[in-house]
Amino acid sequence: MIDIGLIREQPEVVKAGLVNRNDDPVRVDSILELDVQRRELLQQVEVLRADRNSVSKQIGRLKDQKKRERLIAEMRQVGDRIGELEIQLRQVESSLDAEMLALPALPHLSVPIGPDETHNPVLREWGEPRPLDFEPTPHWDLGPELSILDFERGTKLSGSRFYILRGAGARLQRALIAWMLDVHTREHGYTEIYPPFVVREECMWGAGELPKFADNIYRDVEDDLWLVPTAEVPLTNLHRDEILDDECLPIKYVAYTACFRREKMSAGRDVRGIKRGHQFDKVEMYKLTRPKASYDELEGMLEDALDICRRLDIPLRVKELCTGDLGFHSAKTYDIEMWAAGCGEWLEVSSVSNCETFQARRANIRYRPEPGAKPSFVHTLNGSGLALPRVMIAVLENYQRADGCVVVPDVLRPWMGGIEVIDGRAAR
RNA sequence: GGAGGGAUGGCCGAGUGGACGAUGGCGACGGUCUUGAAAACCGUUGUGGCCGCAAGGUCACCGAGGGUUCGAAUCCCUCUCCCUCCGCCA
Repeated sequence: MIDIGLIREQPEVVKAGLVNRNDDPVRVDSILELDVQRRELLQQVEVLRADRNSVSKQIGRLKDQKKRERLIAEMRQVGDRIGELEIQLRQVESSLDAEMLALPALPHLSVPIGPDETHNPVLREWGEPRPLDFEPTPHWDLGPELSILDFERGTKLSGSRFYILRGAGARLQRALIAWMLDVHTREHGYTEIYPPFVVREECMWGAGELPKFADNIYRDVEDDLWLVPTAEVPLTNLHRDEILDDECLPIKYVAYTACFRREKMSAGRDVRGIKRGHQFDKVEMYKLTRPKASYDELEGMLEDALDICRRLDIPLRVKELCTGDLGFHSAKTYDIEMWAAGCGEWLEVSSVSNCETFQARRANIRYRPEPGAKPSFVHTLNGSGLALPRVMIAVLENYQRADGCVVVPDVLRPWMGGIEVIDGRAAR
């Protein structure tokens, strides 16, 4: 959510931000109009309520029956009028809320302006594709050949875009999760969280998934529970409606969860392999910070994600999202892409974002800058650290050998139970 | 799943229609006293909206949302959460 005060005072700034996002700036005008209406109605209602409050107190003390009845009759009329105005006020407020909740975060001034993903500048590159003296196989062939990946049976159980990991494949994923959690908790200072994988609707609003991405989220209608599309959702809501102590900031969390997405908006895209499934695993980093520190913390989080990539020794590049490609709730985002030799693609394995106060306002997460000071909103940041299926793809495709086997990267060996090479046998 | 009991300020806890934004206690903060500290005493101690340059005024909030009433923490309805007992169960 954007500060209504900012919209009132500097509507042109907000409009410029929306234009850069390819969004419609006219929405700002309708918000301003509703805001004026709201305040007018509010003032009318409050004057009447103040009157009724004081007269009602008098009535309680009055002995004179006649006067009493006269005042009660008067106040009944005042009450009716209040009721009418309150109905109007509620309508205006709910329209205003809906407009406010539909507004994306404003891009940070440092974000490059551009229309779409083709304008995302590459900021950094690291590593060289390792020289292969054979034609590399994409993971959708390599996995089934090694019997560690099974698409047919995944589809049999759950439909398209589901798959099964088997034997060393399943173990490789589990090793990646355990290893990444260990690095982030032991070396990068994050606290591990194991959250629920289903949450209430209000959590989806708080994290900014609703209203925009309703189509993309699985939901249990009977109990009104929503399957998390990312651990960012429960992590954002951990401190919903809280006022945090200044000393406990920044808070750094890391959580492993499965993630569930309908992928309706991406129907037909990336249908091959495990790049984009309805269910995938992810290790997610999350920070709540003081506003002044958030951009330093963003750089730190990017480094934490890059550290994982470098230790896997897979070529990568960092892009910054331009204004036109920025996510709904983010003010600034870096994407990390890993090279996948088999499918010959750069894969987005991490997206690191500063949401500033966007989620904090929605979820009402504040801190007290000094003892006795008024609470103000924290900044929230999130970043994949990393998204599993894509790291799996990169590992399988970059570490494959001419004989069709896959060498387990050194850093993962302690978690692989002695498996150094994934071959046909390791699948069992 | 069945039966019952709850939810009040940072915490404990009183309050069943009118002077209650809420008695009291604890904690925290400030002060008096003291060489210093403790004790004792005095005072302060929630969040948000709106109007205002400000001082200040006003409205809302007693788990959430509706309703009754001139007036609701208090009465009615719905929901959520917690506790106890029984059943079931990884």
